[in-house]
Amino acid sequence: MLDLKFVRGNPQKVQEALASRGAKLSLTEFLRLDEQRREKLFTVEQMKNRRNVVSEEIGRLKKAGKDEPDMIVEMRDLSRSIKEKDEEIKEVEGRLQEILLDIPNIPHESVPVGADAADNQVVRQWGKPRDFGFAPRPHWEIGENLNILDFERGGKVTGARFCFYKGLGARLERAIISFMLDLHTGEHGYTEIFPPFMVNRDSMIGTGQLPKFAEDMFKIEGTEYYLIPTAEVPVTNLYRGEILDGGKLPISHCAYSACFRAEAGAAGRDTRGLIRLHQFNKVELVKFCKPEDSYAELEKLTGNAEKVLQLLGLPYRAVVLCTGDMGFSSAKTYDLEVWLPSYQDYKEISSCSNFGDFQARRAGIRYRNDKGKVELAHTLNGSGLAVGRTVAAIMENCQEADGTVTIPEVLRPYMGGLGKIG
RNA sequence: GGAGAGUUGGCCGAGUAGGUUGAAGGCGCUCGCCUGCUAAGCGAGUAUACGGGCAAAACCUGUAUCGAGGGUUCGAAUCCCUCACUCUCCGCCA
Repeated sequence: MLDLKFVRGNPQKVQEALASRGAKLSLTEFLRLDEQRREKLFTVEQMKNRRNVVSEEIGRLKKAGKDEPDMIVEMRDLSRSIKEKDEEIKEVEGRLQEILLDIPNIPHESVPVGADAADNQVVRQWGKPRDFGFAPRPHWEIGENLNILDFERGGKVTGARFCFYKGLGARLERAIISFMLDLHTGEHGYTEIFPPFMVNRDSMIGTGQLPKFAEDMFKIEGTEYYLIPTAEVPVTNLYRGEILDGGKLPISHCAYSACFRAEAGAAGRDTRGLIRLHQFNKVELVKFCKPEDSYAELEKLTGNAEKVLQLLGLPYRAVVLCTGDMGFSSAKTYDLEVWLPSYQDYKEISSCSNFGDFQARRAGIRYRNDKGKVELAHTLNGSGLAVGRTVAAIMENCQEADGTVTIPEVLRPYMGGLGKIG
């Protein structure tokens, strides 16, 4: 959510910034409502002031044994008018809020302007796609051949875009989760969180999934709970409505969770394998920091995610998303894309974003600065990494001609010392 | 799921015959004083949001907030209703 006062003072700037990310939006309605709100608020507050003053007077008189029926009658009318006015204000505020909640974040000035993914810029490249010397197989074939992935039964037991991991496949998934959590807690200074996998509506609004993207979410029937699309939601909302101690910032959390996505707009895309499932595992990195630190923290957080890929020996590149390709809440995003031989391309495996104060304003995440003043914190998060895609990348990049998969060194302690699958 | 008790400021905790209670008192914290140091002591201050004044900060001022929402009333932390959460006992359960 943008700052109402900022939008009021800089409508032109806001409009231009949002146009750069392809969001068409007129602020005239918004500005009109804002004007109305303040006007009505001013009136009703004066009325309330009078009511308070007179009511106090009535109390005083009553104590002195005097009745003031005229005053009470006057106040009865006044209270009725206040009630009407309050309702008008509530309506205007509701509409204002609706508009405000639907406006995406303003991109940071360092973000390249562009229309879509084609305008994203590669900022770093690490490792080289391997020269196999044989025809590499896609991971879904390797997985089925080794009997460690079972998509068919996933479809039977649940439905499309669900999968069973079996045997060493399941073990590998678990090993990766443990490896990543150990790395981030042990080397990168994150505190581990194990969050609820369902959250309430306010939390979904807090991080920006609702109200705009309801169709992407799984809602639990008969409750007000949603399955989390990422641990970002529960972990960022940990401090919703709180004022944090500025001395404790930055706060860094990492969290494993299952993630649930309806993938409403993704029909026909990535239909095979582990790349796009309704349920997948992810280790998420989340930070809360002071505004002046957030862009430096974004670089660090992205580096922490990259470290995972480097230790696994997976070729990747880091891309800065252009204005037109960024997510709704983000001010700046780096995607990490891992090399996938089956795609003959780099595929997103992590997305690291600085949200500025956008989520913090929605969620009321603030801190007290050195001067004792309360300010909005900045929030960040990134995948560190998506686990299913990591499994896919390992299976494809580390496959051998005989159909086996070599396990990266760093994972072997988590695999009971095993060096390969197959 | 059944029965009961609760939800007040950073924390603890008063406040139930409705009327200067945004809220006593204590703790904590900040600043000042005092003590050779430490401990203790003394004084002052210590919520947030949104309006208005203002170019703006400081500041002044108004409104709202005692779990959330609604109701009764001239006036509600105090009365009524709905919901959420917490605790205790029972049931069930990993």
